[in-house]
Amino acid sequence: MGNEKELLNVSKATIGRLPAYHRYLQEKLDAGEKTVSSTAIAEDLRLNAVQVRKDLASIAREAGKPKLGFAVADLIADIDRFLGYDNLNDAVLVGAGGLGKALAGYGGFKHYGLNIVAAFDTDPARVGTSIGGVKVFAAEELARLVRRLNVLIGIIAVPKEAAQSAADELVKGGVRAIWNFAPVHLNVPANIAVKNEDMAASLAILSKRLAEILNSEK
Amino acid sequence: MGNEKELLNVSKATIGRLPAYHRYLQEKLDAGEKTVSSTAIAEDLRLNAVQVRKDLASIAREAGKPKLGFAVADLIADIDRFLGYDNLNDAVLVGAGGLGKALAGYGGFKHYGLNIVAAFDTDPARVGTSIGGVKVFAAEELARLVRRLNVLIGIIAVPKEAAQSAADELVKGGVRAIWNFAPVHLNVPANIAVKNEDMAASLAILSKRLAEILNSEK
DNA sequence: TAGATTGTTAATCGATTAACAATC
DNA sequence: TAGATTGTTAATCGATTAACAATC
Repeated sequence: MGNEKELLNVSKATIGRLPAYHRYLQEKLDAGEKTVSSTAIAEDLRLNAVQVRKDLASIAREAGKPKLGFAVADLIADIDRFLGYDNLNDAVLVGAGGLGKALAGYGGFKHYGLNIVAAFDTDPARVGTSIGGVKVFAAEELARLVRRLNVLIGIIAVPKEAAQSAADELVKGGVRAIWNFAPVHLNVPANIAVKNEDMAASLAILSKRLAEILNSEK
Repeated sequence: MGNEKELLNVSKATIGRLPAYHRYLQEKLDAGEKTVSSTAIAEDLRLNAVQVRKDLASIAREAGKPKLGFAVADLIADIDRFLGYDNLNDAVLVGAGGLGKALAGYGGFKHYGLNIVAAFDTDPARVGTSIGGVKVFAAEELARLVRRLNVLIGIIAVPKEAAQSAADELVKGGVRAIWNFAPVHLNVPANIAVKNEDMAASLAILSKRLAEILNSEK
């Protein structure tokens, strides 16, 4: 019965761009700007203006105004709401080595709705310590603790040899989404979401673009 | 005049999948398997078999053999060659904090053709130290040293406030490709390749998939 | 031979971009 | 009013998938 717009049918490509819009809009807000046009966003972010309008239309409650553009603060609130930045999801971190420390230490995740509540490691020397304010527990406790805390998201930051068993433990504990930083393909049940942070893939794409650029200059 | 197949027209999507094939094939090779079928790869990696065949066809020198499949070792060599894994590209790392340390410490980049030759930081306490075998230099030396070493790739792992100036210095030094781990949009000249490692975008996509899964179970 | 597996052509799908009328 | 900017419809582009004949 509300005037809530349905927020389905937002394409995956659009979802991937929303965080960039969010950062951009926050900058504009900080700079004191009240409205911003899709053409300006497109130019600054090197996107197509129609694409920006479509992306924003798919999540904005208020339409943009001809001549004025979009209300910055409203858009930020809309993206917050759509991406769930305004309510925290608990997550656990598996692996308290270099990458794990960097992830736990990066305070920014809270702004993105992610709250790391515990870390796990097999190394006894790390168990009991704290990284970025997160306590490190023994790997054996993983499944039990995850279940007790009712955590649905697991972050894997262990060496590749240990990644599959980390995934298995997370699944055993009841996690439903895995953010995988290890360079291996994980085998998990079909009803578990996996997002691979494939650095090698990123690097491959960057290298090819570099090669193209150098080549075009001959 | 050679029988070299042209390796152009390999789609971006395909390039992004090649590292995953590479890892998969390496596993199979280690397990002593000589050939592998596209159907097996597709099943294990949760891809479509036709897609796998097209991807492999675009970079393989030898076609697959009906009934047998593809020669594992040959495919690995083909991907090595195509992605440049067999010759190292030098890169510099800007930022020797948590993330920078994790990146420098991750030895795996060499396998992906990336050789980090120097790191830079503004913090005097970090200058002169070594992270992951890479020496940390003062930020003021960045442009000069990058130019002298003729480095074409820069990795940005600094806090977001410092990312734009890091990019400016890299460009000044002659870098032509930037791998950006800071959550900000960088403004660089058009002839510079930028690849943003947008964690927030990954997280957004994972969160939405999680929401879908939970929703589908109602 | 029979059947597993290939490569290719055509159909489908999803995302991007172009064109343009509507409007503040 | 004139013009900047919007939202929408149609065209294009690129990637994925289905269908199927070729082949070892």
